[in-house]
Amino acid sequence: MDNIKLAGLLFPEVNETPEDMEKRFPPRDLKEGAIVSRMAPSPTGFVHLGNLVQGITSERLSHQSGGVLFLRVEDTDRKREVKGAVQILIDALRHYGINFDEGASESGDIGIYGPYYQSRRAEIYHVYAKKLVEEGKAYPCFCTEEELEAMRAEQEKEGANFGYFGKWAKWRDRPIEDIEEMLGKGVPWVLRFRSTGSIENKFKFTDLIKGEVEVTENEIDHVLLKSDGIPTYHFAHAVDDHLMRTTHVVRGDEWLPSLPFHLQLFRALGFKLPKYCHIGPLMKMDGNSKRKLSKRKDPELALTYYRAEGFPEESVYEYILTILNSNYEDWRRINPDADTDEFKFSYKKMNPAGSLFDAAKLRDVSKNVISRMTAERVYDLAAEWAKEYDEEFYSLLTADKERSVAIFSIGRGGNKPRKDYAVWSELKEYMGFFFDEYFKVTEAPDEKYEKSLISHIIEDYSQIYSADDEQDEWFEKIKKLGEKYGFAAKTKDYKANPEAYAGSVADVSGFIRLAVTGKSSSPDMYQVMKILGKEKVTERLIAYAKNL
RNA sequence: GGCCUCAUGGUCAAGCGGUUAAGACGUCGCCCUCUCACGGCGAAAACAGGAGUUCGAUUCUCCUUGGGGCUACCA
Repeated sequence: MDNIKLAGLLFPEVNETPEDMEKRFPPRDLKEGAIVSRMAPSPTGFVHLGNLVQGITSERLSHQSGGVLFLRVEDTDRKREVKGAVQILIDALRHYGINFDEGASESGDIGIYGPYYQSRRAEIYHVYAKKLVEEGKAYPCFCTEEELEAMRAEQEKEGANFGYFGKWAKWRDRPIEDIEEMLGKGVPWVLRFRSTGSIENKFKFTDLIKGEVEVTENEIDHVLLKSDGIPTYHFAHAVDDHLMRTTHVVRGDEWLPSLPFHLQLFRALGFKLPKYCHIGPLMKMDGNSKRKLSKRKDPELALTYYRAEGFPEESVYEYILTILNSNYEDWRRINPDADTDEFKFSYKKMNPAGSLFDAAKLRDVSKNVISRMTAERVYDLAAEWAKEYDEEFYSLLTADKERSVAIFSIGRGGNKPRKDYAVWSELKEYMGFFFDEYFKVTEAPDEKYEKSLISHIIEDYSQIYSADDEQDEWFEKIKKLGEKYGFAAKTKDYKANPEAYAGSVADVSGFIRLAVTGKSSSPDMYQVMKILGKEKVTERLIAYAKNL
């Protein structure tokens, strides 16, 4: 077989060489140990947790080492492409603090290693494709889809391994005349890799996360170039990550099975191998079994879900960090106010197995994250969320910023900050009573007390409440009021001797709380009433007493 | 079917040949307390099973079982 001739037949337009490519994309000038990593998503417009997990890992690894993070768009599957997807992705990741130094961007490509869209790199791939053909390492295949399906059916019937290899590889050793004939007729073809591997051979490979893995050589003649001349993921991965000088490939472990093929490709192309970090998948509980989170079945996989729920980006970021590096939580406890970037992220702390996504844990992380924020920041973020997802609440919230900030300040700061809400969408339930539009008495008072008694107490209280009281004074009044009706001023006294009292001061406060907030639980009543103001408090007390 | 991979409480996980097998979330109880939230204290809860190696295995090896993934001209 005249490989040089074949290569010329297949790629008449290619006149550059791999050497030219090496010159065009020189090695990066970076300090020792700097990691060059990338995100290489398909532009489907769907940004999910997996992207974020991979993105955070790549971002931390590269930026922490003084390296480079770039964005390469893997748009080799035209069927899946969605318009505007790249912008959606960049925006989404930016919210989570992932910024690219290089690659595809809203203002075009940044950096000298582009183009960063695979669909625009055809001529680069073809240089290497031609080289492989010249060296007898690749060949054209004219099989139709139907032929391939028939092959697969036959293999299943025979109990053979699946795939295009060995005797099944019809075009692997065809004479050049046959190929010329097909080419002359304009029959579409794909370029296949001529594998020399055997599944009899196993070898060991070290992945940075998985550790040492034993894999089997690849024996399948995988497709390198599709019939439209665009490469498959595998071929593009080898060429791009070599020419873009990637040092660390971070990706999901669903790629592990194709690793042998990738290693084979790098060797055939004469490329130096990057380091690999294969991340375990995010799973979820489905009935009694675990499974990988799926795009179609699980809305919580989409980043937009967390946005709509009102999780602060920091919360999701921190939660993922706790999954990725198990020592992150300990670090956070010791450094409650430090910037997450100060945490020393390491691939060594990453778990090789997939982990179950734990919504309860996310909530806990989020409550802590929010409790560390200032009231102003809570206000800003909550307003931002409400503006998009709850307009009515938004207008109420922003009508009096100072008042809203005061509400968010209740129980904030100090050693034991309140942790009432994990997401902005819970805010309305938590603080809705501050607004007449949402205020409603939803709970009935304890049945052991006569309604007339409660009514009297509330009425009395409406007479004595003063917004000018200090907290001590305020509480003294409630105690005194209670005592007048036979309630113990100290809950302890009541508990020690329940027969002697009508109830305790806690019950009295409970009546007031119900009247003022409509609920049996609320943040500190002294603060609440202060924010509501004397007029509103009195109005609610009187209305409550009247309607009982 | 073939190949790969993973295996400590319900979940996330420390551990890397000798430990009373951490911690966090969740659950439950008690305390604090004007309710709630916070916080404090405490409880229940785990090395999948079987062979080896070793004086000694959660830890190393193998097998079984179970989970997950891949097996496209998708990534």
